[in-house]
Amino acid sequence: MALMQSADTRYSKPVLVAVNKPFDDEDGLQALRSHPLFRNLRPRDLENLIQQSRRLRLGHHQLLYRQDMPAHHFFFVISGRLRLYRLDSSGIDRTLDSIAPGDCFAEVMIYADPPRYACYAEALKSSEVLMIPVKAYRELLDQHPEYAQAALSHYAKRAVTRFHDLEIMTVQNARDRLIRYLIDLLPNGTEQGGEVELPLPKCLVASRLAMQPETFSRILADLKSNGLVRVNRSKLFISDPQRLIEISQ
Amino acid sequence: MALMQSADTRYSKPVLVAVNKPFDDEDGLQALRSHPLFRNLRPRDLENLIQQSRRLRLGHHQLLYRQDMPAHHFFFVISGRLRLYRLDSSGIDRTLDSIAPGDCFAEVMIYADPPRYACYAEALKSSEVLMIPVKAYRELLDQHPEYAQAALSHYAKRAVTRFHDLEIMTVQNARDRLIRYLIDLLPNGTEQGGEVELPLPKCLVASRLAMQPETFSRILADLKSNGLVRVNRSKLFISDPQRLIEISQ
DNA sequence: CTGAGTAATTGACTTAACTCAAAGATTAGT
DNA sequence: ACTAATCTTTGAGTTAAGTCAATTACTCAG
Repeated sequence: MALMQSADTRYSKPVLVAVNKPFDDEDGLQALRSHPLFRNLRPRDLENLIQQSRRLRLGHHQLLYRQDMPAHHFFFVISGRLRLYRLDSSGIDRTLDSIAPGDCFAEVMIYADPPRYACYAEALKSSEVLMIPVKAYRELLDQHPEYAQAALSHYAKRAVTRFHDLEIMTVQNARDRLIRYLIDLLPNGTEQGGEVELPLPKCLVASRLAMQPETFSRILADLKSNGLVRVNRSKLFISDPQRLIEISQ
Repeated sequence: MALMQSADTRYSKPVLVAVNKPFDDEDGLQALRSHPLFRNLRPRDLENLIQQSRRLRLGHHQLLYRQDMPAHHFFFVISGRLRLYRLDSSGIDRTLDSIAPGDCFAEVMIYADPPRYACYAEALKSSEVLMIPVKAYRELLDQHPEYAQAALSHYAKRAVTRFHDLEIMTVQNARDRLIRYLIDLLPNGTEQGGEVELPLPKCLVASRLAMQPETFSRILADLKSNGLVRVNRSKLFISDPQRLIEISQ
């Protein structure tokens, strides 16, 4: 399994010391300004925080941090896409989350004690992230306690999401897990249909849902043959979510 | 399946309107005072918060709140034990967490938007909880922003735990999921052995781990016959966690 | 202490999902 | 555009886990 070696063999560059280019442009920082963790900051404070941060470019499959590494930074995705995963003792790679541009990750490290990354993070394609010192954000919160509310409600939202993810995983059969996962990806809720883009390659969605890639492929083929989804590469079109839900019983 | 009817048939009492007795004794509030969310509060503030709270007694299997109900309170467990679960469209009951005395739950509702419970909560045996108005705690944080740090680090811890729970569920086979679950219950880490008490009846641990009770029972019997665990009711003795971990590959 | 009701175990059987293998399709990098 | 690598699909055979059913063991209220 190719994934097994990913963390240790495939990446020669030292982790977290990727080249940073001077911080002269504003691309991608518009999204930062509207992120819940940052949008309430006074411009001065935000600028100061950005000054203390570094922009990192990550290549395809490049590792950003390792599980259990001391965590001095959290991250904001400017472009590309990343994935969070863990490796167990037998080297099996288990995908836990994928992160899109405009999202933060490892932000929980701001208040984690001890601050150690709970998983590996790697770029799924060439990506840019803003690497924000945990200390800097924390000092900002200490100086301006009124900023805490944004952080609290962000953390609350994160906790609810994780809880929901956990719920999907207590679904006992692979087909229903996949259906639940797809329904959750639907942008406009379960009433209308819509197009869904898988945030990960299919083999990693399979890993995320605790099934084999072959099983994933077969289930999708089956849903397709029943007219429940229309598949185009990593884009799925779901015309009737309600019917999908009924199927998953 | 008896569980299927639990939320709708078995409980006749209206939810969240259980009798509250006058708040004259201090039993169980010692634990409250040392909980991360409360231990930093000035005595006056804590007293005030408690004044606005109610103590609820819950009977065996009594429902405390329902999934999707507007959430005006969060809870601290004084005695007994509760369980959080969800019901899906087909009525299947899926256990997501169990809560012991000294723990808080639904505290994420303080900053959730909209504040709606993400699951059902019921007492597993007769229990007492403190029902704290979300509004009261929130006002406290607004008045004393310095309290926010405790809340943030509590939320961070919660998020890490949920992430870890999710990780267990991405383990693909039932045996390894159970082993991982047991290891995590071990109080003294994975080096030394120890006794573990299942926080839920076995059939609910099975539900939490996305397997059938029969499967749970068979796996445990197998571990037992291999001398890996010693079972006594809901207490398990694990002499050599290291060996258990090796087995789970 | 006792009995009703629930929970746990065990057996026999069935099915869903995994494994291995090989062929196609897609993607990334030159 | 081309090639190499990786991902995806499909098939065939095997195994893990689910289902159904029956028995035994607990638990708790009276």
